[in-house]
Amino acid sequence: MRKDAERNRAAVLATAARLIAERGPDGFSMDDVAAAAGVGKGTVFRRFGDRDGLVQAVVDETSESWRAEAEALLEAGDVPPEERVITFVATLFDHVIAALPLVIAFERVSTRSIACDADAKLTHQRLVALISQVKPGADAEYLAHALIAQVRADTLRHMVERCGLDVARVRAGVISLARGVLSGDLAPAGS
Amino acid sequence: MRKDAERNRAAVLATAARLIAERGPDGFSMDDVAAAAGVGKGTVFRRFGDRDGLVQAVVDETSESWRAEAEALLEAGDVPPEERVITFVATLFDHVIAALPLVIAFERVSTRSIACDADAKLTHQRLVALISQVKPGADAEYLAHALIAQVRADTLRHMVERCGLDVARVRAGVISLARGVLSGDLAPAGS
DNA sequence: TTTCAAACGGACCGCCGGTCCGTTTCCTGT
DNA sequence: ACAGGAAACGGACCGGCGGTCCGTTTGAAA
Repeated sequence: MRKDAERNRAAVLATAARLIAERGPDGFSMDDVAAAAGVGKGTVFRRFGDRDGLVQAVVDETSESWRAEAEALLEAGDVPPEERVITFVATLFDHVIAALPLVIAFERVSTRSIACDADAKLTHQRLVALISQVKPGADAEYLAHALIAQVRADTLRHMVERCGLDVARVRAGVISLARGVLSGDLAPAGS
Repeated sequence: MRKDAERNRAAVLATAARLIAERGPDGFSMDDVAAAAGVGKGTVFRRFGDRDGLVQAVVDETSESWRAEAEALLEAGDVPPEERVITFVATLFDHVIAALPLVIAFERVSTRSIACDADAKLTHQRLVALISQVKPGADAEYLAHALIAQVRADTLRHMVERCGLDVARVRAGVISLARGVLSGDLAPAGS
């Protein structure tokens, strides 16, 4: 990769991250990003394909670090299986809260596009593995979806910003619910 | 309200509903709707304000009927408190599944706009009331959010269309999880 | 029938995502 | 050191869309 290309790539990514953080999930246009990064519009599209690609790239930069953090917490010490699930979910929660506007922007593009992004799939698979170690008989695949749904960025924003729930309260609720899911019986559910 | 105005209103609503159902949550433009309804663009905007207003109006038409249905199920017979929650959630699930593209379109606009729409608030309040009758000590306000998050349209679509889970399986999961939430202890949750 | 407020409709505007292509910049081979 | 060419650049340009405006039409009340 050519030197100027790399420099521009970094500049665009940094600028996009900043604009999203400052002005919200849809408070930026591609022209904005290009101009603020001191780069031509064509350069942005050449590198990232389209708007969704840019958002995806910004997310990729941060998601790798959070994933490493989660994995470190999981490996460190001999955490019992149930606590591993809790740790994973709690870490995910913190990560989403820390980057709310970015994650909201990301959810919008990933929901819209056909391709299921690799990131979400990884998270889901990891959680499935963790859950099935605690409740071998349960529908781990569904439960993982259910827990992830709890920490969707727009859901969290809705609770916190619109309904005024405190972040700590929501966090406690999420963790409590995760515990309930893991410890409760698995009723086959009629009607 | 003038006769022609009423006729046009109905035509636009029906056309919008059809287009959303046929072409997905963002497969229509305001020009499309106006043309397909045999009406001028200005007429659509005059009546519904903007794109979001149109979607909201389409939703309002159907949400009233589902709400009535849910209320009927709740009143009919002497359903025990816990089953009332299950019934409510299950009915909501069925409603969302039945109108997936419409509800997805709606979630996008309602998430974006500042005003928390009356509809979602109503649903939430009703669920809070039902839950607090079953678990007086729990954080019913949060739990209601958590259960509603389970039946968010884009989450359901993600599970069903992208991850290939059967609708019946997801429905069973949702109900099972709701039961778990209601019957489980309310751990105060550390970490 | 007159009258006028209300509704209509489509031309028009500005913005935005995405493309195109002439120009510039960096690397490589000699 | 230099020449050549591939790769990157950048901004003019395009089509579509949400939303507005205003001259025209329509329906109902007096």
